[in-house]
This record gives sequence, structure tokens and C-alpha cells, in this order.
Amino acid sequence: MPQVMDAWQALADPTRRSVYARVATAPSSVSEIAHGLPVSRPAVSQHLRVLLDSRLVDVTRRGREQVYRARPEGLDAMRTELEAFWRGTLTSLKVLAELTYEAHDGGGGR
Amino acid sequence: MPQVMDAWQALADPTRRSVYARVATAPSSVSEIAHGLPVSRPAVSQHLRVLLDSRLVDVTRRGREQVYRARPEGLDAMRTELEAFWRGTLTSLKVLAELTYEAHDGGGGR
DNA sequence: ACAAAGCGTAAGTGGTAGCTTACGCGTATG
DNA sequence: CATACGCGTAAGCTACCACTTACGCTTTGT
Repeated sequence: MPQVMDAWQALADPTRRSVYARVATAPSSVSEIAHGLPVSRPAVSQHLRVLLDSRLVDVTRRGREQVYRARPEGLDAMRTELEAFWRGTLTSLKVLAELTYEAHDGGGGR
Repeated sequence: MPQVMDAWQALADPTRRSVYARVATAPSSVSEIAHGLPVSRPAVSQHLRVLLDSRLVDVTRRGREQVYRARPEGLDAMRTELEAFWRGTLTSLKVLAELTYEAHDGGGGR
């Protein structure tokens, strides 16, 4: 039983990213998701639990199936968070790059 | 010796994110970075190795110090990748949301 | 040439994430 | 009411990640 993770860490795992991609493409039941992946159904259930705790997916009962779907808000929240991180670092980087390159290079880097 | 990781997974670790944030704010030597963190210097070295393999940081020798600095390109590449992922999922989500809500809800989300 | 600073790496350890098999509960179907 | 489907969870195992200590190499200073 995994700990509480932020969306970033939650989506870091490849399998979990696949699971999320699946439900983002189309709401699916657990068995459907598992059928398209090289892991067992309980494994998918656990991944969905993590995604659920991270507020990245949503659940709706339909008959005896449990339909999972992605939550746009969760994604957007994470994106905003990332953007802030980006901005901070990139600003610093830009300043430093200018200070560094203006003297001897010009920035032809790769 | 860690495996090869993509930028996403590399930045998933909190400590490693701190290391990256540090070098993004200002190019620093290994000891400097380690001095500001609750881990040993070798640990920082290993984290820097991972960031190096992920093309997220850069190294320059200066005297006997090894100065690490963040690579804007690496970040930007990851950001692009994320953006693509975003777009794909969000598009699907929007379509599905419309199809779903138009019949019985109205979109009182959250 | 010798001592010290600054790193990188090897070896070893603890913790935990991800997976599987086994089981039990709720729900539809005859 | 009995059977089968769909799912969540517990228990256990394996592998890997992050961290530490110990060692060796390169570079600077006296």
C-alpha cells in the first residue's frame, strides 16, 4: 500500500502512466485496463488507488463494473504547479545564461 | 548505480528535485549543494549523476571544484513532452465531458 | 615533494514500490 | 436462491532506490 504521493510522483511510474493514459483516452473498467497491459488486474487496481489518492482519476459505478476516468482538474493543477517550478528555474537560468554567454560564446549549444 | 531514467522520473525524487532546484538557482559545487541538504556529499554526487544521465544538468571543472548547472534545454524538452501528453489527454477528456454532461448533468464538476 | 581539499565510485544496508496469488464481498443473471 | 462476474484487499516476494561509510584519484598550496 503506497504512501501519499503528489501527482508528479504518481505519474512517474511507466505502468501507472499507461493506466492513466488509458482512462484519459476513454473511461474504462478495471478489467478492460488490465487486459491491455502486461500486468495482472489487482496490480491495475492498486495503480488506480494511487491515482485516486492523487486526485488524478475519478470513479463511477455502473452495474457491477467500476468505471474509472481521468480528472481534467487534477491534470491542470499539476500542470500549474510545474509551470511555477519552470518559471522560477528558467528565469534564473536565463539570467545566468546571458551573463555566461555574453562574454565568450553566443549560445550555439547543441 | 541507478538505471537510465527519463527526466520525469528523475525529478520525481524530492531530494533530487532539491538538488536540481539548487543548481538551477545558481551553479554550485558538489560540497556546496551537499552543505545545504540533509544528506551526505556522496549522495549528492549520485543524484547529480542521475541528473547528468537525464541531460538535466551540465558540468564544468573549475580548479579542483566541479561546478554543476542546470540545462534549460533539458527542462524544455521535458516540458514539451508533457505538453503533448497534456494535449492528447485533455482533448479526449473534453470530448468525453461534453458527450457525458450534455445529457444529464451540466458540468457541476468538482 | 608533501599535505590537504574536492570528487567520484565501490560495497553494503534499510526501506519501500510494484507485482503476483489467494481470498472475500457485493452485484447481476438464470 | 444459486451461480458467475467484477472488483478490492491482504499477505508475501523480489527488485530497486536512496543513503552511508570507506577508499582512491586528481588538483591546489606550502
